[in-house]
Amino acid sequence: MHNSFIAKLQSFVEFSPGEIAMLERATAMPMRYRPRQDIIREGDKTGPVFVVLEGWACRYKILPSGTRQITAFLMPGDACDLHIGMLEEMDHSMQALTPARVAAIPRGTMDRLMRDHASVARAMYLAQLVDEATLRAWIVSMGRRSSIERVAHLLCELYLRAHLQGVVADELVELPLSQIVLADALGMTPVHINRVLRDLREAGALQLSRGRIVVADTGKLVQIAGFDENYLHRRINR
Amino acid sequence: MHNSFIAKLQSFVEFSPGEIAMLERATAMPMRYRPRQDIIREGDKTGPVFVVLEGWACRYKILPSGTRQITAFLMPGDACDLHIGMLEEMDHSMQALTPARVAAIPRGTMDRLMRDHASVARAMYLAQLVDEATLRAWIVSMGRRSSIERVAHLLCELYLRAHLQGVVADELVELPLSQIVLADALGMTPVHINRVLRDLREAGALQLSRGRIVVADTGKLVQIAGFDENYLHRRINR
DNA sequence: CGAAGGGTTGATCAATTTCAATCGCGGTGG
DNA sequence: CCACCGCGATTGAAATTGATCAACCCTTCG
Repeated sequence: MHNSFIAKLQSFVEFSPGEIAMLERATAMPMRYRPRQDIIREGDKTGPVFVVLEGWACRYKILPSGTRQITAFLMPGDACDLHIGMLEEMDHSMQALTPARVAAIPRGTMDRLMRDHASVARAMYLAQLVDEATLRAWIVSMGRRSSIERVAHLLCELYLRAHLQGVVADELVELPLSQIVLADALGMTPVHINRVLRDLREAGALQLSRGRIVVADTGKLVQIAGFDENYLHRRINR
Repeated sequence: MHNSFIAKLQSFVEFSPGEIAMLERATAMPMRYRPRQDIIREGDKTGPVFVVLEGWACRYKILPSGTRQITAFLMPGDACDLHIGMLEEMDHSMQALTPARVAAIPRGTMDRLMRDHASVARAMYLAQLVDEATLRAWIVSMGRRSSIERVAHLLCELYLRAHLQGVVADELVELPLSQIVLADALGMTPVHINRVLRDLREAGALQLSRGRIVVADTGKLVQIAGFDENYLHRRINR
């Protein structure tokens, strides 16, 4: 069985067969989630480190007004905060976007893995650095890009991440995003997202179907977004 | 001499006198920076961990169009990414906003400190969790809050952080923010920031002077922003 | 068949940006 | 001491972006 978590970490470091076996054991019993099902909610006690093995998920926060803001997408291989267990409770929620399998690695197991295996610790820290760079890139997008640039930039990011993590074997890159999810991620209304997507479709940059977006012309998207891929697969020291 | 970095970490954990001495030695020779002077630039080779001891600084990114987006404010005690040294080069810049003193802790020194002293490591990880929560809160603000709510929310955040870090001994809380810096942080134009600040001043929430904002009525700001302070001083496990 | 959850479209409204001037403090050099 | 300069602050008017409101459609699924 392919393990997307181990595959992702191995793009950062080399593991020994023993380490791979331990990581496999730690992610051996994932839970299944349906689309729109919460994995953990704001205010819940923190516990294990969650790792998405299959499917997509997101982090989000609900405002008093009832509107939602998505702050991150997680695809196979991605994990929630490493040290989240140091805090008493969650300050945001996580939810599945597609049918998903998510492993819950107990805090003690994760601590032990990282303490005894420097390569595991190093890989986790690198993953976290990329996650933080991604948060910063989102802030830049929301602050200084027009709506069409924002949409294009997010699609570039997700397309590239999907590629880097080997989620997509072939050329076809289908992102499982409804227009409503896109609106919640980009701080726009579904109506306006719809019109921006129409423009992008008419420009030949993508194809649309219910609940999915197919990236058709990455060059065009990159150009519209002013996308600089550097922050996602940054060169590593030593 | 008061060391704001040690003071901040001590709000998370207890240190032994020996640990305090080591941290003091590590931050003993800070560099001075003038307002608008860069501490490190996007593209520079990564090196030491920077710690702001006095004054304010920010992280920012310049877009191809020349506009700037600030992604974080650093006040005395705050540090840049712990593991940044694992990457070859910076993906964003840092710059002083006021006259500042910034210590550069060599990567090896920091690694040793954290490996040999679990309490230092724990404090640094907690600080990083709060930083990440702050990034998420910014995304929520930029995505789903109106301009006056955004401004009020940021001022609440900075006011509370200044208090938590003991930057402000007395009631007076003067934030060293020009309207241009505020605009770059919130993704708005200086013109619009100016009008929003006028409204807030007329509501009695704050006072303005060139390059500074004095918070006058926190209750009013909190109410306008819908501010939930939980993410900044979250309860810690164990 | 009915209901739910997207998606699509048009018309109108409101929030922000853009453009263009002007003001004024504070530091600098003559 | 005074004139000048640079940067930030302020104001008004016009232009633009994106939100809001209101239907309506379509597909899926029980």
